[in-house]
Amino acid sequence: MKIDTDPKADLSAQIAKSIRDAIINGDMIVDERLPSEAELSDQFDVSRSTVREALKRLAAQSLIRTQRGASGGAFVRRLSYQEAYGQHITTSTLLLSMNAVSFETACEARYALERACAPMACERRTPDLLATMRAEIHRQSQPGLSDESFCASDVALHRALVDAAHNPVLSYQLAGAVEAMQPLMNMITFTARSREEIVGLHSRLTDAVEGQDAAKADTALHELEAYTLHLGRDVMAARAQKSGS
Amino acid sequence: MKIDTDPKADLSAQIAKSIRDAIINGDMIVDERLPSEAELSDQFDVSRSTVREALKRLAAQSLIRTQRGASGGAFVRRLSYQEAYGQHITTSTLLLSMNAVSFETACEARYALERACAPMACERRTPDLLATMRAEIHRQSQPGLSDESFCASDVALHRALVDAAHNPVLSYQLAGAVEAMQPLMNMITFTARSREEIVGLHSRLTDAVEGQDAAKADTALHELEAYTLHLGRDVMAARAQKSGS
DNA sequence: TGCAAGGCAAATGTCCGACATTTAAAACAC
DNA sequence: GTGTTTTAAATGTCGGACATTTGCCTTGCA
Repeated sequence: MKIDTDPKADLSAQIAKSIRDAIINGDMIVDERLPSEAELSDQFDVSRSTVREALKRLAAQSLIRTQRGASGGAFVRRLSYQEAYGQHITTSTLLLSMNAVSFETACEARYALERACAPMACERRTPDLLATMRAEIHRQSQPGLSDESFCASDVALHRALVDAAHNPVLSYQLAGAVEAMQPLMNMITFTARSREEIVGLHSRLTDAVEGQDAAKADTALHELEAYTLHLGRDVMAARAQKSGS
Repeated sequence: MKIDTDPKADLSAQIAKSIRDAIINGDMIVDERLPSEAELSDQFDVSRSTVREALKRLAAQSLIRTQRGASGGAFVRRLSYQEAYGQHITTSTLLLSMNAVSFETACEARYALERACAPMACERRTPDLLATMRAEIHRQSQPGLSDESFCASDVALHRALVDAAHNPVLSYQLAGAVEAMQPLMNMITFTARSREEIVGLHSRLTDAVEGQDAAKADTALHELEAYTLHLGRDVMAARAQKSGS
C-alpha cells in the first residue's frame, strides 16, 4: 500500500484512499485483518491519531469494522445488502433535498424504474409479497391515517412490488429511488377523494401482479404516475401562489 | 443536538450520528458552518480528538467539507450529482464483488433498468448523445481493442443511452447498475465474432433511438441482454470446468 | 488618504504520551 | 482436565503541544 496521491489532501484522507483502493481492488479479502493502528502509523510514517481518522473514514463507508481487545483490530467488512440499502437511501435523499430536484423529474424516474421491474414481479410474485401489498392497501383505506403514514404505506407497497421481482440487485437499486421520494411525497396533502383514487389504482396494480398480467400492471403504473404528478402539481401551484401573495 | 443513541457505540460514532441526523433532518442548511472542533468538544463533553473522528466520518460521506484558517471550519456540503454517482458506484461495485451476485441477476437488473429509460431516451435524445453513441460504436469496431477497453466503451455507450433520457435522477440511479457491472463484464473474453454481433445490436439500438422507435429499442435491448447472458454463461461454464479438473 | 507589508488570531491538521477498556489467550491452581 | 486468574494486545478516550493556513487588522509609508 502506497501513497502517491494528491499531495494537497489531508494525510488521513490519503491514507484512507490508499486502504480503500486496496480493498476495492481485491488485495484484501472479506474478514481479513488490517495491521494494527500502531503498525499502520509505522508503515505510513504518521501518528496514530492520523491513522485513526483514516480508519474512521473507512468505517463510515462500512468498508471496515473494528473490534476491541486482544486479537481485535480492523477487519474488512462484507457489505451487506441492508447496509448498502441504507447508504443508498441516505445519499439519494440528501441528493434530492439539496439539489432542488423537481417533483416531476423524481416522479418520472421513480415510476420508470418501477415499470421496469413490473413484468418480472408479475412473473415471480410470491404469496407473501402479495399479502404485504394487500395489507398496505387495507391500511391505506383506514380513515384517520395521517398523510405521513399514508405515504409510508405507499412506499411499503411499492417496495413489495419491487421485491416481488426477486432480483436483489434490482431491489437495491430501486430502494433509493422509491424511498428517497418519500420526503417529497410527504409534502402532498391527500384528500379523502385522492386517497380513494390511489387505493383503487393500487388494487388494480396488485390484481395485475397476482394475475400475472404485465400489460395491466404497466397501465396501472402509468395511471398512478399521472395521478401522482397531478396531485404534486396542485400542491406546488398552491404553494407558489401562497408565497407570491 | 443531543446524544440519546445506542450507548454501546463509540462516542465518535454517536456524535457523528447526532450531527448527521441534524443535517438530514434539515436543521442545518447547505453551506452553514458547524461549531468549531473546540466548541463541539465542549458541547458534547468529549475531547477534540473524538470530535475530529466524528467529523472525519461525516466527511467520508460527503456530508461536510472543512476549511482551514481563520473563518474556516466544517461546513454542510451540497451533495453534487457527481459525488453521489461516485459513492453509488463504489457501493454498488463492492456489493456485487463481495456478495457473489450471479452474472444472471446482475445482467437482468441492468437491462431491465435500461429498458425503463429507453422510451424516454427515444423521445428526448439529443444530437450530442447520439454522436457519443456512434463514436463508441466506431471504437468498438476497431480491431486490436483490448477486452477491457471494449467493455469500457460498452459502458460508455449505455451511459449515453441513459443520459439521453435527460432525467438526472434516473441517470444517477442507473449509473450504479451499469458501471458496477463492468468488473463482471470484464471477465468475458470477446471473440471477433461476438464483438461483431454486439456492435450490430448497438447499431440497431442507436438507430432506434435516433428514429425515436421505442419498440425497436426495447427489442434491441432484449436481444442484447440475451446475447450478453449467453456469453457470460459460456465463460462461467468454462471456468467451472477448469476449476473442476 | 490610499495602499502595501506585516503581525495577529482563529481554526484545522498533526503529533505525542498517557490511561481506560475490552478481550482473547496464556498461565496457573485445584 | 477444568475452572480461575493473570497478562498482553488492541482499540477508545483524553489532554496538551505545535504546525499550518488564512482572513482580518494594524501599522507604516508615500
